[in-house]
Amino acid sequence: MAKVVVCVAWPYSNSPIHLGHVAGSLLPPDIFAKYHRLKGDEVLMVSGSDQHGTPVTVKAEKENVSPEEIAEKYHNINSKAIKDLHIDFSLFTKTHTQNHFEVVHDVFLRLLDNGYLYKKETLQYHCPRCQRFLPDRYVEGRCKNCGNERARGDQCDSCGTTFSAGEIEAARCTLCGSSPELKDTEHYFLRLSAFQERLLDYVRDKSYWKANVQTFTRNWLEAGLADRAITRDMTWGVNVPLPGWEDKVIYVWFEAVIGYLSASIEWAKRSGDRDAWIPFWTDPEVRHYYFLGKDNIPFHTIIWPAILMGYGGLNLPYDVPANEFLTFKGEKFSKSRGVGIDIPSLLQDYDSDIIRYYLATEMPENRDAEFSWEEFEVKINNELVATLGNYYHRVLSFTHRNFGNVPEFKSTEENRREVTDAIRTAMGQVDEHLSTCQFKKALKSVMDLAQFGNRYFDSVAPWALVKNDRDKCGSVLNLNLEVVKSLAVLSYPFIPRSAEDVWRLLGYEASILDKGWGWIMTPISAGQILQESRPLFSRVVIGKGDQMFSDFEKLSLKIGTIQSVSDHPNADKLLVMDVDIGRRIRLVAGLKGHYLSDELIGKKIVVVTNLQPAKLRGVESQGMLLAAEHGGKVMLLTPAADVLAGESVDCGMKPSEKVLTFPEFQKLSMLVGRMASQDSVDIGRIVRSKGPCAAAGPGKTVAVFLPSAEACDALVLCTKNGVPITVDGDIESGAPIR
RNA sequence: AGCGGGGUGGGGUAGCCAGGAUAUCCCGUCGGGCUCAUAACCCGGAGAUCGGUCGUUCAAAUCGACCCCCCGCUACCA
Repeated sequence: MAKVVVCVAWPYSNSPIHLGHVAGSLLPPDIFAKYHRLKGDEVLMVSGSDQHGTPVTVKAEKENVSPEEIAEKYHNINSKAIKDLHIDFSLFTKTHTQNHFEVVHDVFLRLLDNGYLYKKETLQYHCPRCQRFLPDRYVEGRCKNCGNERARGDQCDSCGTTFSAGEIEAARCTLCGSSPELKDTEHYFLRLSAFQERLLDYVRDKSYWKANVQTFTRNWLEAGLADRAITRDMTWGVNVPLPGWEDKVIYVWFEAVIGYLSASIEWAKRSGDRDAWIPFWTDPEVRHYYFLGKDNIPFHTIIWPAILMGYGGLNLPYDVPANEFLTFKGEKFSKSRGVGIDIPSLLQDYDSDIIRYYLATEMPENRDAEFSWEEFEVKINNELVATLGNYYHRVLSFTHRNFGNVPEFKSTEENRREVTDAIRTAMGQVDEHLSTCQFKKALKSVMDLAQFGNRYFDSVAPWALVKNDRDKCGSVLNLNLEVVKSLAVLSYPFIPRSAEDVWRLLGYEASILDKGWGWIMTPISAGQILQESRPLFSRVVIGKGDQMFSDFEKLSLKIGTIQSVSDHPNADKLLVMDVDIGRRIRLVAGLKGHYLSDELIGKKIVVVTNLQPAKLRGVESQGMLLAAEHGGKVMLLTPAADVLAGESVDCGMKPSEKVLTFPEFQKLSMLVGRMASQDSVDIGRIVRSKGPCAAAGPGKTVAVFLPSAEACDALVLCTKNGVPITVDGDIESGAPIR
């Protein structure tokens, strides 16, 4: 019996976990841990909520509650979601505990004693209005190198220049907008440079790491390691255990990774044996696996190993099987940007096994993977329900109805071999793939066995045998039950709920874990009473917004009147204008060179009002005006008749006020069309015209919405009162609008 | 434009790092079988010169060079 340590990246405690977390860092370790438990290994699997850091305090201020309340709220929500997904940690704790503080202090002081920490004075931005020191990501300013207005405090994303504090020009606090001042402050630094050689040594024999992890780590090491500050001027976090440092805390990146150790220690205390963690962390034979997303790689392959080396005597990570990202509609799941599907609400609609199965088949093991509801529906209904669920159900219900218990096997060993060979093969494949963290392949091998089962069941046709050869029928059912039993064990790491259910239907009383991996090949006892079968999974039906132009409702378009125009202070092509859309908003648009300021004032235009505001070279644009573009010409869209500012351009539909991100907006296609007849429009090709203004009059130029590139119906844009939208000049049919 | 990830039968994918003989699986499609089972299961067919060109090699989806296209992040795209 071996010991295994499974460490899981700590989800940040300022929002609910989403599908990206589960597919990327939570589900793989759980599958891995369940597999090891089945094999009888002793697994220590720990993680928790990362509760400290500036984002928590900022969110707390916004909601006008204490940081503790935010940190606790999401810790509770996420702990429950993890439990409901049947992800079984030895301990899922949090960083705001006395135990964690003590362990962090111990590590800090030990590193200090060993000479790996040192004090250094630095300059740091301090915001007088917010009364706090500002982390680099909360400072923006002009890059002295390329002039980019939105350079961050430590780096310009535009040209890549890095700065030390004070080097960016016209700095401002991104929280309140005021100008921060520079103050002297003293911090502890981790002497990362001292570990360069030892880390290179450590990485040298890790040829079994995933390619992306190896590449990333080597690149970091080759670039040379810089010492990093490990304290911050803040109050929310783990205090520095030294006199005179009361107004500083230990930086989250240093403190949170220590959670793996502190959680192990806390687990031991709770288990009643305070020292139970020690063999897991000091016996060099015990392998430590760290599961995380690709953005977390250097912290676990460089910084955490360096801390462990500096502390001494503890095991280093054995493998770090980092995953890529799960994307949704082409974008990365991200809680800060609101892209994503959170687990607590998903669990209200779907069984945990269904979520686990889908995510296990779409795991971003080697490349980004895309989540889609259509794919979800297809995979669940055609694979999980139709292949595995149906096989379970047809075997169990047929046997239960005709025999009531496990029938005796009375046939020849040769007949048995066909089935046991298939089981043995599947077992070998699953074993090999799971032990090397290839989860998608392992699941495929499980499903192959289910398919074998269906094929076998068909080939022996028990429904025919039952009528004239009851002994033979019993024998083949016995073998089918062997396959069902094996499937229950083999699928348990992936879909534990249904596996346990099948186990009970088979008449076992103890759980699968009590029996373990060995029971795959242990024959099922004849005479064992079967429970009455019921389907193990239900089909899912995803509601589809199948109205042809439903995507148009994502857009909130309004008529606006341009009231004033000025040049953008920092851009050649951009104009800044104030526009009345019933209220007054500011737009930034690249119209310079196409329109003169004087022509624009008073003009009626069409504005997207629910677009996420964005800063364009330092000036915020609160919407976007629509214009047609072709061959270097840019023409504004405008109503065909005079319309009041603020009137909705909705074609009689109900537009959503939900904020639209720019990428989402870009997926929507609008074009210039010329009316070809009463019910058709030329957009470079002829399509049917639809909507209240479908018959705008032959020859008229109109703006149309096209639901997809190949669509043969186009929606003619018009206002609530039926005034069509046209173009402010002559432009090619089919010209794109943006 | 910079950085990153891709282009494999109608759609979605595996294989690519460690080159090898009929290129995987799911859906769809066509035909057949079965009727125990959640319109589920099983068998068979059609359909891809693996983005393009050139090269390395006895042998390239797989290695190298150049080009084209798509997506994401970033950006004087709004």
